[in-house]
Amino acid sequence: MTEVSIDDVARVAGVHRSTVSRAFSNPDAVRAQTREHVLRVAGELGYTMNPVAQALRRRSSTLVPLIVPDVTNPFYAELARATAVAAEKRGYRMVLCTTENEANSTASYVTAMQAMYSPFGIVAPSTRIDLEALERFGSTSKVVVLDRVEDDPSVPTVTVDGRQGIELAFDHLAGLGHRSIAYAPGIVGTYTAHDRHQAYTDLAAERDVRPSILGAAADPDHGRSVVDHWLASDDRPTAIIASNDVIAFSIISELGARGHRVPDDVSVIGFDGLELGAHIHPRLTSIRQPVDELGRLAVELGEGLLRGEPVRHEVLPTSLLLRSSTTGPFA
Amino acid sequence: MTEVSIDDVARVAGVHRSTVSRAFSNPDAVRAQTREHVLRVAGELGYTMNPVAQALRRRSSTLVPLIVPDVTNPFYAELARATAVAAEKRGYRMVLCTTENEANSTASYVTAMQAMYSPFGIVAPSTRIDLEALERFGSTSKVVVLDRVEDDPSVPTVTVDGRQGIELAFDHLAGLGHRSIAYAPGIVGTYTAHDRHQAYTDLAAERDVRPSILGAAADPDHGRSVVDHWLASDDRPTAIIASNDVIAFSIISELGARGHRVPDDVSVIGFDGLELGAHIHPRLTSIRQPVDELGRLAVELGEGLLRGEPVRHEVLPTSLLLRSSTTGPFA
DNA sequence: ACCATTTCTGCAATCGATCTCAGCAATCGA
DNA sequence: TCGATTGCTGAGATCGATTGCAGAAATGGT
Repeated sequence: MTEVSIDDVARVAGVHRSTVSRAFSNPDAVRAQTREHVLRVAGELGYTMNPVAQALRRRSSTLVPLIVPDVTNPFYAELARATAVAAEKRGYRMVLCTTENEANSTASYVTAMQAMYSPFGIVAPSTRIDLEALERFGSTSKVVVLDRVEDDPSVPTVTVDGRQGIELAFDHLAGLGHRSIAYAPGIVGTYTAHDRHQAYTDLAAERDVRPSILGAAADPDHGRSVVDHWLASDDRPTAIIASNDVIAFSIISELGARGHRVPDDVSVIGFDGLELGAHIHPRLTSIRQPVDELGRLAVELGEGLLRGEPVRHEVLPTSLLLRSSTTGPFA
Repeated sequence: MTEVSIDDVARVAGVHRSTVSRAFSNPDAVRAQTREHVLRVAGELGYTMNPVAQALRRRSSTLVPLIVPDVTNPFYAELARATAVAAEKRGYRMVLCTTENEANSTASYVTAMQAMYSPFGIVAPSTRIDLEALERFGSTSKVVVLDRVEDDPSVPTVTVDGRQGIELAFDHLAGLGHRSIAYAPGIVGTYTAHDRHQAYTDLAAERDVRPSILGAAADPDHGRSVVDHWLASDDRPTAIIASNDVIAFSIISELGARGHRVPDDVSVIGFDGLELGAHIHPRLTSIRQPVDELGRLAVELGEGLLRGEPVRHEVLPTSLLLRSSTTGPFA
């Protein structure tokens, strides 16, 4: 791996380095015969372009940051995987950045990304603060956001249709005969979370279901507080919609610890559709988010941004992932 | 965010760019007064060094790749988090690379990492093949491996003491009164996996426990095949040691689906100590790997490599994470 | 075969830093 | 006060590519 540079190739091939450069990054600009010769020599020398030098000169690298709150959350892990493959497929390399809920780390990542000449970045914000930080860079830096963005329609977004997802959950549970359906909100802050919550409230009203919000969002041990509320309900809901799968896991765990069985005593449906949900007991029924699509579209919109295409706002549909954590209320 | 370069700062500060450079990266080499002046001007202009140019010139960047099989596996996710914070703390930025079980992607990541002037890389191999690939680069590239490496003592490694971990599990279960303890191996290939398996076999012999290996490692749906084997055992083991937490999840799920309760009918203990284990039912008792330490040491050894310090091979101890998936055999 | 186009290729500046070398100023001892 | 030593700073080459410009080669039409 003695590093061979463009000049080495040029020397051996008997051409100028600019010709070598063109042979690689602008093939049509060089005569077929010359190009092949150069490429063959390069191959023999084991030459590959130096991405750092390239980035410096072009003022554009192939490093695409994905900024998420926490990889340890399986949803973001799946998102990261999806984004990584989508990025790789289009010639980018994903750099994973986790904000760990630190106040301004999103902002600092965005500056860092400009410093490393990222063509664009992808942000899955955890709070509205993150979005505000983006505002300050928004105009100058190319970012696609995985959440709604209210104030600035010029930043492309891709989101999942929370309304439709919650409706799917409602329909599924109603179809099983449930008339008392509760909702366990997750961490608040993002529009996405807000949308789901709102959808629940709206739907409850429409379907004439008494709305019941379980758990204090601030509590780190979510399951416990949700189950506390559930037990305290004078008329216990027969089904719970969790705002995400991890919370659903936690609720099920807590219910089990207190001797209540899922789905016999209460049905639980998650939101995410994690692979992991198939490996717990009971296997978690969930509203599946199209994670692969999310990742793919995120990098696609990023590229669109580069090419100056019109900004898009994609909204993806969810689907019902039927497993075993739901059943009829009196089964 | 109009990008301000070192020359801009130099001009405004009335010094040469080499002085500005030194003010930042070799502060002692410039007179205190000059340095402060330069730094202040830089601050006013909002100047930060361009990492790309820096990497090109120094032939060394701050991008440290972490190569793992799959972020979607929560263990690797936790490892990634730990590594990311350790890296950040020492001025590096972690680039997450997932091999997705593709044959030679580890090798290609290693070449990519050299191309981007990574000071060193961290590899958590999924198979022995990965290690072979490393051999070919081993001598030329700086890599720390999170597994044992048999052939080449010159590559630093940090591993967890599988022997001691399995012993902890054994002791715990034996202490509860179990005399029939099975083992559910995970994906084979790494030395780490092999060590754990071997430890189980050795320990079974030492403790006079009839060894029982559950499940076909090749089966993607692990839990099912483990439980199949368990049910088919003429004298069903009263406890199962899973070689990692995800497999434990899967086993518990499958047991539940077939009407067997954990820990009442059978105790299950995992290996990893994932945070997630606290959010399933029953809460998973597990052998905790010191993930933060793993990450921290990995970057520490990487730095050692840079400074030409003697190669180290760290072996970390595990600890018992007591939750609720184990109990006495006749409880 | 000749001139006008169209293709190719080479030259050299440039991206934003680093670092060796040399020069100059300040300090010090005698 | 002078020569030597030390401390700072500037000059300029360099890392490995890209790209506008200009000149050379190839092509085409007649």
